[in-house]
Amino acid sequence: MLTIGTLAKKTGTKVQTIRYYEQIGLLPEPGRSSGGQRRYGDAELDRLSFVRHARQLGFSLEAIRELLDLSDHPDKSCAEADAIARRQLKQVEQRIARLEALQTELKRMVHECSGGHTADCRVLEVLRDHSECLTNHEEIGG
Amino acid sequence: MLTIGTLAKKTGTKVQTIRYYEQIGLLPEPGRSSGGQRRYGDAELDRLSFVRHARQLGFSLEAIRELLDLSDHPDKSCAEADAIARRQLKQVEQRIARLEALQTELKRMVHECSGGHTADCRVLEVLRDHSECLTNHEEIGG
DNA sequence: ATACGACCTCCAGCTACTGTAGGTTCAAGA
DNA sequence: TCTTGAACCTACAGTAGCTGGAGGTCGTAT
Ligand SMILES: [Zn+2]
Ligand SMILES: [Zn+2]
Ligand SMILES: [Zn+2]
Ligand SMILES: [Zn+2]
Repeated sequence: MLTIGTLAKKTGTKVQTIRYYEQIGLLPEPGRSSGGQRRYGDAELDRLSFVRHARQLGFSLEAIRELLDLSDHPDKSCAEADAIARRQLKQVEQRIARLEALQTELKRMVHECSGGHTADCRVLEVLRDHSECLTNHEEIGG
Repeated sequence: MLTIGTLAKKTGTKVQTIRYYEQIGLLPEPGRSSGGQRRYGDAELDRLSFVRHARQLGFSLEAIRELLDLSDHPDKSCAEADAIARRQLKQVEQRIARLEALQTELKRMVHECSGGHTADCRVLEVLRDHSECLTNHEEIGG
C-alpha cells in the first residue's frame, strides 16, 4: 500500500495533482487508512502512470478519460482509441505548422534589427504592421 | 470615434476581450459617450492592433505589456525589445522540438495498430508502457 | 413613441493544474 | 509512552487568456 506522497514520487506527479484527478473522477476514490489518509495499490499506480504518460504525449484529460474507459473494456473495438490518437497526431501536426510559421517571422524580425532606438526597432515595426510579415497567422493562442 | 463593436470588427477581436484588456491595464480607459458607452480613436485602434498582432505571433500579455511600453518610448534602446523577441523565438523553437518528438511517437503508435480489440491495441499498449517509446518526453503540457 | 441591436457591469466558467491556510495523522526516536 | 516533525487532510484561491451569460441601459431608425 502506497501513501499519496509515494505514489506521487513514483509517477512524477504532484500530490495535489493526484487529488485533483480524483476530484474530477479520472482516478477512482482510493481506500483510506484508519485515520483517513489515502492508500493506493498497484492498480492505481498503473492507472496514474497511464494518465501521466498520455499527458506527456499531449492528450487532453477528456481524451484520457475516454482512453482509460476503452482500456477498461478489453473486448471493445480499438477503432475509437485509434481515432483519438489520430486526432491528437493531427493536432500536433497543425501546431507544428503554425509554430514553424511563427518561427520564420520571429527569426526575420530578430535578424533584421540592428539595434538602436526603439523608434527604429525592426521588431516593433513588424508588430505594428502585419503587412511586413510574409505569412498569415490568423488564429491566436498556442 | 469608434464604438467597441466597430473596433472589435476592425481588429478581429471579441468585444469582451477588449474590455478584458482594458481591465488588466493593457489598453487605457477610453473616453465615453454621454450615456457611458466606450468611444475609441485611432490611437486605440493602433494599440489594439499591435496587441493582437503580437498575440498572433505568440507573445504573452506580459511580454506585450513590455513591448508596448518600449514602443511608447522611442528614445530608449531597443535591446530589450530584441531580447523579448529572441526569448519568444527560443520558446517557439523548443515547442517545435517537443512537438516533433510527440509527432514521432504518435505516428508510430497509430501506424503500428492494426485494429481489433482494445486488449491488443497498440495505442493503449504504448500509453501503458513508456518503455515502448523511442523518445523521452518528461515535461507535460503544450 | 417604440423597437431592437448594441452597449453596460458583474460574475462564472474553461484547462490543467498549483499554492496556501489551518488543522490532523503517522512513524520514528527518546 | 510521549513527543516531534514530516506528511497528510479539506477547502479555497489563483494562474493565462479569454469566453459566455444574466439582467439591465443606450442609441438610433422608423
Ligand atoms: Zn530592435
Ligand atoms: Zn504578421
Ligand atoms: Zn488500436
Ligand atoms: Zn513514452
